[in-house]
Amino acid sequence: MFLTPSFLNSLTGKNEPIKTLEPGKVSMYVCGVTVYDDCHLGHARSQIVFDTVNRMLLTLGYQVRYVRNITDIDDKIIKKAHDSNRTIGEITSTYIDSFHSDMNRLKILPPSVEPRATLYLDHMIELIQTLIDKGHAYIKDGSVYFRVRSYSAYGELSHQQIAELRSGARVESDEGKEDPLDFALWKAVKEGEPSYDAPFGAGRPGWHIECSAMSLHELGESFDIHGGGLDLLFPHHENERAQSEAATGKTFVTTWIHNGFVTINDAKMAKSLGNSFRIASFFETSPFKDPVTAEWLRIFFLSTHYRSPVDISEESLGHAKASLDSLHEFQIRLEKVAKSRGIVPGPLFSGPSGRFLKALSNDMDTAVALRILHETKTSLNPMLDAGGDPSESDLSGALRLLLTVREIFGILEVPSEEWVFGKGEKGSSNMALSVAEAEAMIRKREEARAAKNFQKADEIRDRLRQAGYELMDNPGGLPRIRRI
RNA sequence: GGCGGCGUAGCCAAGUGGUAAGGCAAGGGUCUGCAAAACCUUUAUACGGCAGUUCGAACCUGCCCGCCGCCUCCA
Repeated sequence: MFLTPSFLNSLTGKNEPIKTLEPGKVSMYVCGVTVYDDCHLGHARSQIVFDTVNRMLLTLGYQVRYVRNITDIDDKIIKKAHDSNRTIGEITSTYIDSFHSDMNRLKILPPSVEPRATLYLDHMIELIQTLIDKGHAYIKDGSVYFRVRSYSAYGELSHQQIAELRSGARVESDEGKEDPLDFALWKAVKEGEPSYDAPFGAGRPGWHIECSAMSLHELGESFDIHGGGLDLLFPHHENERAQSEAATGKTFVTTWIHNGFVTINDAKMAKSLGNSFRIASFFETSPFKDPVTAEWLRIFFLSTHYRSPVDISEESLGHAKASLDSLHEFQIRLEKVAKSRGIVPGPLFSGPSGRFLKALSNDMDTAVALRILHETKTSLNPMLDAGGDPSESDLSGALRLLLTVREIFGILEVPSEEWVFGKGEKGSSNMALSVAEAEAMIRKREEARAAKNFQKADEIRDRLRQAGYELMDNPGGLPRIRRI
């Protein structure tokens, strides 16, 4: 590989080239979901961001071991089961299916492994026992708590001072912890709740410990990258790091990466605010006249740097769509010319593809990467017009760029002819006219045009436009129809 | 109160000390019977404000203003 990517490491606050434990290999753990509800657009962004990291590393030539967990034991799951009179198993299997369906819709590449918390209870118990043995945890009324002050680096990751956290911490007198900051590794069994046997008493795992158990087991005591949403930085990742390093005595993770939030019309998206969009419903009942697609959502999220907040609005999504449409139009033009001249894609690491990868290697600067795509489009489009004469290296460079973009961004994969002219991923539901009907009308319009009856021709075109089809006159034959 | 982030054209958004990318929208033009698409062209003496460092700052430092997030479950 010719490029070493760098990332803004939350731990150090600096943009650093990744230092992998093994040359050419990357081990990465990303927090997946707790399966108590359908995923919303915040999950979509996070998964698209880390899918893009994964895809970039693969394209750069790294061998990636990508672990994305599923947390299937948790207070919220128990509550949901109780409230809806279903078993925990029913709840978790429902939402695991829903999660997978969403990931497929978003064209997220599957991780190398997808561990489920309930299958790692032995590892959690073992880890907790180690922490007790080493004096980093204590038992209180059947629960086990992590002793935060026994781990001197606590607060380092989220850049919090223990003293400040302590003053801000809510006093939870009823829990009887030594320190308000101490957090539960194991919660003592309660009536009507699931529990598991452990040497320190029956109960169930606290939040955080499952991720340590799964990551340490799947990736080893130290690994390269740990990612997730910014909201996980504290306390989840801080606690995860503390308990892992306290147990192993080794550096847990080298590079921590966190993505920013999704807001809707400038308000934080939260279930409590009633403004969270489920991924599934966003796809199914699009707020637009066009169905939402994976490519559309991906380019939308990738238009903003992964750490910046991104606001979803009809306008911002519309911009992304227009940008993607123009890229598909370019792809049609480029591939036509390249095919007729027998041009093949150029090398990965030079030309626009090389510049694209270089931009991504700098803390995943997807906005600059997208600029390179558009600049390539803008510089080549004039030459792709009839009479133009683009050079072979321009064409092969652009072809390679498109391949690289498809691989890493997961856009421009739907054949552009289908994208632009109304089939494929865009679907043809809720259209007033079928494609066949529209084509019949186009032929009538052509007859009218041939007879110089432009009034009638324009009338037909207006009717088609109202039905959602736009005509693009084609010098060589029948006009083509484009979904608008 | 503590910690962190952000503030760049009508909107979105890059920029990590060397003289403001890109997208969307808008105006003008080429092409077209007219459109659409494509192409050409126009649109920030300017980067929240005030100081400072520097030959030089949107980028560094300080202060101020405004917005947001985290500190409690959360991608």
